Amino acid sequence: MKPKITIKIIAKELGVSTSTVSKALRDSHEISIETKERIKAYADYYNYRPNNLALQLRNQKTKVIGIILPKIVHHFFSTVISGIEKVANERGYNIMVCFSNEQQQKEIETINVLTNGSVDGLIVSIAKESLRNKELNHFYNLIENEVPLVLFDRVHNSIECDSVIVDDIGAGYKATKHLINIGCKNIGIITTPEHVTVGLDRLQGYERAIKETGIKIDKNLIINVDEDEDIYSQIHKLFDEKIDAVFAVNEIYAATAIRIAKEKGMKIPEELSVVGFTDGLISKYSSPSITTVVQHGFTMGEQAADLLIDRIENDKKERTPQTKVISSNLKIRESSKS
Amino acid sequence: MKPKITIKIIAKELGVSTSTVSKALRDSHEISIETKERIKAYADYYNYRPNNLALQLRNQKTKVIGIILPKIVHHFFSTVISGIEKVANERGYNIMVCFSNEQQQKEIETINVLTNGSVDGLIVSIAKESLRNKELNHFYNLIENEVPLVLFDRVHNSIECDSVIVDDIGAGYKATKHLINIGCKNIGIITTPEHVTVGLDRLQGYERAIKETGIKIDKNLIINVDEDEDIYSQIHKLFDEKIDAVFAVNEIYAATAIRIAKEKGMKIPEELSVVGFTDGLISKYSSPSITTVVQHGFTMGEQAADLLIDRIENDKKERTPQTKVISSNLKIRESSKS
DNA sequence: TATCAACACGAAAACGTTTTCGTAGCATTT
DNA sequence: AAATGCTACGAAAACGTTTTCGTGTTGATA
Repeated sequence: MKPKITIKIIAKELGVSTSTVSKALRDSHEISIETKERIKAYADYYNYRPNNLALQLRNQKTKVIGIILPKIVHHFFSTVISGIEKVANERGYNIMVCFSNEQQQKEIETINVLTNGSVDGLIVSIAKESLRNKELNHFYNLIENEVPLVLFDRVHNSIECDSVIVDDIGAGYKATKHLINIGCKNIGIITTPEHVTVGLDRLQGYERAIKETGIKIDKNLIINVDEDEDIYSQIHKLFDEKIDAVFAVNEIYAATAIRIAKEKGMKIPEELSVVGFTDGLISKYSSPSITTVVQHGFTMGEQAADLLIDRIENDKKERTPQTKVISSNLKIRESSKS
Repeated sequence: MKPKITIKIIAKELGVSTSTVSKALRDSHEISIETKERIKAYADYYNYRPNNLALQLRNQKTKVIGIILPKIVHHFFSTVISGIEKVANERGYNIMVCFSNEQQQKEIETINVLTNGSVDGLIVSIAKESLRNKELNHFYNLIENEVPLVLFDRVHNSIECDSVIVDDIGAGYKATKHLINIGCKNIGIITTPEHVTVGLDRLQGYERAIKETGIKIDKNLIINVDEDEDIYSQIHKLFDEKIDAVFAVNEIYAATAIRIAKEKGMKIPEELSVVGFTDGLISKYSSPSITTVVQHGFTMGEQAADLLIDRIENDKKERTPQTKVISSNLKIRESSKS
């Protein structure tokens, strides 16, 4: 990399002080018109641009927000990034993206690196391992040190910070209600293990909707998928039961259920209705296309970024932590009869 | 954000100089054992971590690599990021991700911001608009200023830098050849407009494979999809022709073709074989699952990161620009009979 | 006793900015 | 003629590090 031109160099070349150059470039009234012209012309000619690092050190702010995600190859997370980036950009910030790969250790290290001056604040979705272990000290430390922090989607209420979440209970309720409304009686649910709160919440919504109909919850219709094992065979078990509908808490489970149903010769949606979660490409382009709870990842990203930047820029007045609940809605497609 | 503890503070509190503290923490032999112990204990207790910005300014390097992509909500690009991040991380770098949104102006601005000290080098996939306008001065400037740069996927040979590309011609050939081998005679191709080089290359591979069989290219079997128009109806026209196979240059075109075939009552793969491109979730989870050219985005990311970091760290010895061609391979699934 | 080396530490510069304060020179007012 | 004000600029500190060079003290050696 070629050395870039600096204020110092300009100052030396033009026989003035760095203060004069700095002021001239910022169009200070303290500097005479002629001197300003001379300096600006020189700076322009050599395409001077102030060095970010120096500014950041001087101003004690980086105008960068750090994002830590469990993974990125995932429609929802990349959508959220997109939303964050949009707002960040509009408000003059850049983003630095890191991944925990669902591992607690990497989450801790990443937080450490980023908070040593590289960023002004963090937006995080917590790694599964941290949630499972309930080892959240690294987050408590952030709060302790008053690092601006926004959690989204995977949150924990023991961490006192702004957060953006989906109304997962409501979403589970809506999805199940839709199935009930179109006449389904035996609705299976494919969800996550219990320590993943989003899965748990969606299950709660499901149970509420079922109970409202007066039917008792049938434990056999609830599948908790362990992602370390084979997904296909776990979901397959659900088809041993008599079911006419499936609510899956993500796209992949929904697609897998559809595959199994087809293999069993069940017609969709005539014999089996399916509702998924996350409006990704699978739901849209598979055939039949899948009715799905749309999660508004982009909006979540936008809101998270706004919360964070507000927090960063209003360091003075302590605002109590705020939680934004993004309500989701159902996009009805071919996989659930209407 | 609480003020963090600095070397200065430690020095003042312990009544020594900053040099002593710095040396002690780096375990210099110049400092007596007792003093070192004392300083380390203090630093440890207050959880001292050196400030990144200061280090970056001092060392004149950031250990950050900038990534500029046309968009992120796209399986291929997020996979590439993942690969870059892996290598970057292993080699002690962080990544700063920005998007051009396919717009030349934003590409230029982003490059400007990032190269003013924020990053040690750039990995870029060029925005469509820049390619279409052939306005690449911002890249020539980077080369001029010897900014370490690696282009991937969307490249241009007038820019003299390292690059990582897919062997699109070979991939198109392989895909078509596979269809020929399983007995297909009338193979349609759904590709992009001609200014998108990847689509053009894949078409070339297709044509080569067809010509090898002695069959003449039938222009009616070539669909150039204009993304500004309705994709479905454009692809639908292909089905007016007599076809027994389709090669689509991306997942979405492939899924759309399958949908149309199903609507027309064609059995897959018995009456129509389909091959897609990009091994994303759609191909894997739709039913039938789609035979596809896997693009190895992760590998591309890894290679790009390695090239860039090599370039950054060997600033001395000028290496001539290198191009890595990542060969793709076919993953055969249900949509093409075997 | 004078010389020298080793030890243990500090001062200062450097990275590139911005900003506060000081001041020399000149013009205006009383 | 003295006091005041303005213009136009420079010096220096600050942000947090690292590193080079210098130096005072001690102990050993000649």
